[in-house]
Amino acid sequence: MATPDTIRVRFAPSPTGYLHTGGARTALFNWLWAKQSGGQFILRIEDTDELRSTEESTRKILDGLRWLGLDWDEGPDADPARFGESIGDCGPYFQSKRAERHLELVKQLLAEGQAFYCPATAEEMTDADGKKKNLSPYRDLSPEEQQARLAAAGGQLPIRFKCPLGKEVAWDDVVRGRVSFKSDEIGDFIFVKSNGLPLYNFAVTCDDADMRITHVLRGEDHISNTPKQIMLYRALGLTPPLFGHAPLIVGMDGARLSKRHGATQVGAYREMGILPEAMVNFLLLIGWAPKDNKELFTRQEMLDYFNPADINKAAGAFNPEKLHHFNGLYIRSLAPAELLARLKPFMPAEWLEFRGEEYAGRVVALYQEKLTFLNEIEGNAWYFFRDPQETDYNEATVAKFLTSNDEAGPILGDLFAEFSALSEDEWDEQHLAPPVDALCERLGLGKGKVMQPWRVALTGDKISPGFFDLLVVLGRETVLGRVKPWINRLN
RNA sequence: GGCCCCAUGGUCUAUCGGUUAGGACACCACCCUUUCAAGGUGGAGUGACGGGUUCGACUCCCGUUGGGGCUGCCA
Repeated sequence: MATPDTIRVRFAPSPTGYLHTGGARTALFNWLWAKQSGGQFILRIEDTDELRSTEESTRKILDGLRWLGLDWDEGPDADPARFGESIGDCGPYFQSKRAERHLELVKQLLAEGQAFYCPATAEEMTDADGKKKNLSPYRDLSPEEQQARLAAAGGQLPIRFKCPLGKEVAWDDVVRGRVSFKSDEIGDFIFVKSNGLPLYNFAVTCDDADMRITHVLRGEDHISNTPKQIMLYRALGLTPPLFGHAPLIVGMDGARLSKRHGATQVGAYREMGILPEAMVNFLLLIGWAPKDNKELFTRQEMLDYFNPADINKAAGAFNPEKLHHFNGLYIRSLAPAELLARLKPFMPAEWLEFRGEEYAGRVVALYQEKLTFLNEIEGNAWYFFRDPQETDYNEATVAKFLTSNDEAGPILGDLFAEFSALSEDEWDEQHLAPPVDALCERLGLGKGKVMQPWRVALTGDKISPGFFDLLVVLGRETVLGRVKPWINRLN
């Protein structure tokens, strides 16, 4: 068996869609397994489904993996500019480009009588009570007869694997323990289509073998493929790798994850402002947990803690709320400069030019404690970069705190006078707070009563960062300038 | 239907025969408080069912039920 430092694992997505959360987690588990032991993480694109595979999808998958920080040692060139090229000694890493090698092995199996051209029709593969037959009636056709049939079919016949009978096909699954199938149940499965192209189970087996994959960790949906692959390995005279099958990720209702459960593509989470580290941390915890139940992990800690043997057997639900919570925690843990950097893609370009990056950084800092998603910044902080227009004011809020509020006039007016008296240098909480407190006392009102009208006048609505933070960051001129019209209007 | 896998609160999970079954998300209450969040404290809520094995089962075995996967000349 392979020793830990020679581990070679792979992630082999088929480019028929974007990177799915389940695939991302599988990739993560494999990446961790390889990296924690100095092994290699290999990426192979299984694009042998001519009908459904697309370049667009491949690019998205590569992009998603890169975003999550799951870099591969061998596989397609990660540089989008060199799309289609491979890096590594066992390439190409696009399955469709390995057809020649697949055919070589097909010939080997045919020559050894371990596979056969099968002229069976659908009816011939169905028994009297309508059930599908496992064994082909043509499994013992002589090579000559096969050639004759092949010629008669115009060279278009699928190739079936001649399944060994009466055997137990079993393996010690890294996560499930012993799993066993009866070979007769599996039967003579087709592994080369009549058009000569190899099918999934055969292509994976050939490629995993050629790429010297030592450990295959994949989704539970592959359990029933495993015995076929093991039989293929044996027929080919190869030693099967170690297999492990992680549980599926399901929706909160226990059903297979679908659009109905919200976003299933990792790209969608990126767009809504989920941090990749939060996504990875969240994914790590579906189907795996350390003994001490630690939940927040740095990448290094993941490497230290992760053990594929601790992967759970039961399917895990994708709980969006927990992801959101993690994202909030990760946002809060960002250093100031990093926070701004992460937020930039979600901010209009003008914001950075408005009063410079330093200002943008001060604004953004006010939201670090409040954000759940990075993409909330634009809708929340806009009034730091633009004066609210008539339409930006929430009508109901304006009525409640300003126009229908008898105290609004004096609150705005009195404080305006006090604030105006402050110089630019005195424009800080230390100087702004006393007048507010004094007014509260004089009017016998709570701070909220006094601050809300100001907040509404300044931001258009009743929600903002802390009052003094708002005043200070907005600046004296802006604050006074925005409130003045309201004083006139209320009088 | 057949084959295979699985089963601790609503959700993610810890427990590897002896615990008041622990933590996290969500939820509820309270606190903090200038709004919204965030934060703090506390609370409610769980071993699917039935048999065994054992001095003792969430834990081991069997069955039932329930859920899932596969059952393609898709991957």
